[in-house]
Amino acid sequence: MRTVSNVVSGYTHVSERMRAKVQAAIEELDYRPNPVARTLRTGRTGMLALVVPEIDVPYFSELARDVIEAAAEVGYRVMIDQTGHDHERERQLLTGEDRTMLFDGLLFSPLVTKSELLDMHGASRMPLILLGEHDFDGRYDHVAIDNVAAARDAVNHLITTGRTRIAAIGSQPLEEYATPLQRSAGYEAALTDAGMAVRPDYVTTAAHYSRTDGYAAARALLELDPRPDAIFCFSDLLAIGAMRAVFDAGLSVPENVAVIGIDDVEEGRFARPSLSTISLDTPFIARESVRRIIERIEDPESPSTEIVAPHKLVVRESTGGR
Amino acid sequence: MRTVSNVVSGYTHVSERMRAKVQAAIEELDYRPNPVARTLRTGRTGMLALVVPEIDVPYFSELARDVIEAAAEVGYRVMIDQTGHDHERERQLLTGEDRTMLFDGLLFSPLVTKSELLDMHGASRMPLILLGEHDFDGRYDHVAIDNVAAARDAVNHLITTGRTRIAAIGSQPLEEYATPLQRSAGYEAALTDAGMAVRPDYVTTAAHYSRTDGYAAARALLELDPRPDAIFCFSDLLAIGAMRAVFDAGLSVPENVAVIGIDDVEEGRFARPSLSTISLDTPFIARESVRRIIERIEDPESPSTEIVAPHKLVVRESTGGR
DNA sequence: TTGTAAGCGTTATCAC
DNA sequence: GTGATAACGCTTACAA
Repeated sequence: MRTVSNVVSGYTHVSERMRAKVQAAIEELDYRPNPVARTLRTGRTGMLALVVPEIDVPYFSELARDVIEAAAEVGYRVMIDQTGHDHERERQLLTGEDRTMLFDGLLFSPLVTKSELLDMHGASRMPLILLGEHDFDGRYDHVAIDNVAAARDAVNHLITTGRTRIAAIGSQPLEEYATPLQRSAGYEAALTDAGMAVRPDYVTTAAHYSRTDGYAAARALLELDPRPDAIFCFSDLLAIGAMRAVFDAGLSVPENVAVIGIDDVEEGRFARPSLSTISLDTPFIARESVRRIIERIEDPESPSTEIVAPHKLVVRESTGGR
Repeated sequence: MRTVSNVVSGYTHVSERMRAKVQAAIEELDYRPNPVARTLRTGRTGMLALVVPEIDVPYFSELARDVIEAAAEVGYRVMIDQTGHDHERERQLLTGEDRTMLFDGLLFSPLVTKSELLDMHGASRMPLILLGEHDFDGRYDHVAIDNVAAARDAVNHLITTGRTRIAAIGSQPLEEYATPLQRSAGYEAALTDAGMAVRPDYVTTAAHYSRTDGYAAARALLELDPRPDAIFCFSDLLAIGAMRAVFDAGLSVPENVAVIGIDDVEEGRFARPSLSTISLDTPFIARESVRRIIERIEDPESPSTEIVAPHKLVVRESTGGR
């Protein structure tokens, strides 16, 4: 009945008497609208999906917090999926092959993205925003970070504070992913600009941007001769692991080795020593990506845009900034 | 058409010729089944909701990771919502009042639960599992932790290692929540059993179980006379903050003050010093709660059960276990 | 202002 | 084995 729907939706002109009558019936029958039926009819689920590699990586959980908040403000809820490092899972999501895609749009934040993966999205009409990458080819909306500049800023800081043997942790074993490539490029550019040589043995790989990988990579770096006097890590988590490795090797941060990361997760602020880092504006990323995906949901034909989130150097104890 | 549905679902007896024909048509038209329509018909969304106070608290993000994994193994996806400290949001979820409840069951992991809140669930038929609480009254399924025993084990460890002035951080300003009450009880029981007095000024509150709250509470504790020689924190995050406060006060962990937490998040393993803690078996909690909610979805009338997840003491550097 | 009926895209029932 | 047809529970033209 038309009127019932109106009452439920709190909509237009309904007589007081009728409204009361309907309300009574609702109470009486303990009626609850079925959201699925409503969705089928309206075509909107009111849900967004946020896809990250690992939700327990602080950068992603902090991003998720901000995305959930930003989405709530405009009446959306967020479904979170983690792909692990499973490309098959990413593929299913991108192609829309999954049988439970009950959401209106997809915020895709791959730690690692092969561009082939994106080609798969083609057929699917699901609105898609890419987060964190900076490889804008005009096909998809991006909310990006200037990874090259971020890495360069980090390394420049190390150079400015007098470090001369600067190593890096985080290049990817497989050379096909955008973020690590860009951060590597920024690292090399900073060294080159300062007239310093890029030593291949100073550049180590890390498959998972985890504390454990940072620890292992740093241990290896500390064996080198000459020993690095600074380590630029592609993520804060790597840096946390690297700092622990320095201590376990009987050395000190920042006296013997300076350490800097990227992300600015809260953990780094409480670490000992506190971690210098490149702060990425996650609230900005969250807010803009939610705003953008809703625009796209409402107008699927709107042209792709790229939004670059700001970043800034945060100097703390781990680079000697006491 | 019956046959098409069969083909799509990979179901029963369909002739090869027909199957091929349908497949061709699917390709041709780039047909994609609509998950919402399917859901309306079958009554199953294939989604679970995990509700936590704050997804960026490592304990919850690690739990979320495990829940997503456990759910994926049985063909479910997970929607995550964070309630912040917003009781209104919790109420909407519990009463089923929200307009976007596109999931089959609810895993509710409140940091703080008022029992009144649960009464609200009554009318809703949504399958519900409570996580982390241990206040089993037979109305709802629980996957719980023995909070009293966990707290007691932590404090006993401090006593065993010779600490005599043991403070606590984490009791709740409002005295209505189960977890902090139980942990407080365990703390007091351990002291009393050891013939030690419970000093009210050694018991400090923390509203949010965050690093910041731990830091602030510890700073206050360190001003006391006599100064505590150990701090039992109701969560690892509080402990991380507390350790930092000890250092900033010019003191040392564990020499001057031992610190122990509860949760066993990865951050504690890499902290300096590494954090002693009570390890909660999150994979167990995740697995059992997913198993249980699916049971309940399939048989709404099945009687409520309580599952208690194991915990164990993990001794690391922060309590002098070098 | 209120009632009727169509239709969203599936799956399930039931003849053939 | 295969093809109509109803039904899931809602929203929304359209008619009254």
